[in-house]
Amino acid sequence: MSEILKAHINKFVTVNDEEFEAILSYFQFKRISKKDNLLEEGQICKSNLFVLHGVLRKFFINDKGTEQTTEFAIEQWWMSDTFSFINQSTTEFYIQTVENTELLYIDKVDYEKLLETHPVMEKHFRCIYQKAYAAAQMRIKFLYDYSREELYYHFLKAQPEFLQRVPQYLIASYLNFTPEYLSEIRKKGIS
Amino acid sequence: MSEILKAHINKFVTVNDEEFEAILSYFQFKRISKKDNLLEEGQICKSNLFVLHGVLRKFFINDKGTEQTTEFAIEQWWMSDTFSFINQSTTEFYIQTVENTELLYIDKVDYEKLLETHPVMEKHFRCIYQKAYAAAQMRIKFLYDYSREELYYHFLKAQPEFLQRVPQYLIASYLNFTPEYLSEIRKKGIS
DNA sequence: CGAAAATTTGACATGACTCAACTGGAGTGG
DNA sequence: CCACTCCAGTTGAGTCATGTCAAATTTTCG
Repeated sequence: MSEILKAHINKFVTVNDEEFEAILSYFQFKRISKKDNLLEEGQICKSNLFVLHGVLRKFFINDKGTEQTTEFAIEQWWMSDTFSFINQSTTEFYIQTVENTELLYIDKVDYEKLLETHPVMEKHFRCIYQKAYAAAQMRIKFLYDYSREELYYHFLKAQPEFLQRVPQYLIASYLNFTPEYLSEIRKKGIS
Repeated sequence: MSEILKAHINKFVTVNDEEFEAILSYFQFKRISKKDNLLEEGQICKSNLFVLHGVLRKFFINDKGTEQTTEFAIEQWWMSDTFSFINQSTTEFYIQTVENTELLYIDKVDYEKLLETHPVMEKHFRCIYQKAYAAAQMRIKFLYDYSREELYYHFLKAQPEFLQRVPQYLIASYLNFTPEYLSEIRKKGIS
């Protein structure tokens, strides 16, 4: 179970079993069923989530009342509203399970304690955030560069694993277009 | 001059004069005039730039041959193609000066040496990238949530300092619309 | 099996782009 | 200091990608 976190951490830094146990003690475990909210608009994002099994999505509700998905997370991904988490300010996002999900999470205070007591985690999170930021920059580029249709094909190619696990209307939401338009694109594609 | 970097670093961590001198020794100084390129498509982003005075922008050229600005940097901001920098892969971006600019920069190898020899910098960059990632997440949200017109007004409110320093057509490019359309919005706004 | 949820279809609407032409101001050179 | 050029910004007409809305169809799942 927690082996997943251990493997994840050892991608960027080296921690032995003993130190890992100490690190792990800052985390808590949770099992939640499909479509449950882990975070809701107006709350403070108290914890940083690490997915062991399952799928999460982050979304907000726009002025038309539509849910806009901005992010998915599967195994070995971190999920939080980073802005709300680091500033402990209220969030505009929801975080919800797409499937039954098992995760580890760490609260803000424990996160800070962890970083103090285990400097190796400074490096770990520096690497994680550096990589996440690089990915976000690329994503912003795609949003500038691609039409909706191109975004769809790029998504298919880059993240095929989601297609099996996430319903179409959530993919449409993630790609920032209507289910109707996605439907149209798919029809065109098949021919 | 380098006081600017010192002040910046001391926002997140504490380094005394002596340690700062050691840290500074990993950086190099450069002065470049308006409209010069610091990075071009196809190159590898060898260094991470820190602006002392001036303005930088990052852009790519789309298939229609238009420059698409994705990022500005002013005093005390870092600029690089993070993806290209961390993987030392070829970039699709240009980094160009908008004004005459003075900056400090650190090459990838020196960046890694710096992190090894000065663990305090792990924390510094963890904080920097964490914040940058949070900002990128918010920016992605705005790109999902706002119409072009709303993006413009949001930009006006959030980054008024750019209006004075950056020509309109670059702002249009940054907001991902045509100069003509920006013109239309401004006309509407004045009435 | 039936109800609710997801997906598709089609008619119509619109935000934003394209292209071409015009205006005005900032340099530059004679 | 004028004339000329060049580039940024504006205007307007026409167009297209994508959205809206309503209804039909298919799938999911209790």
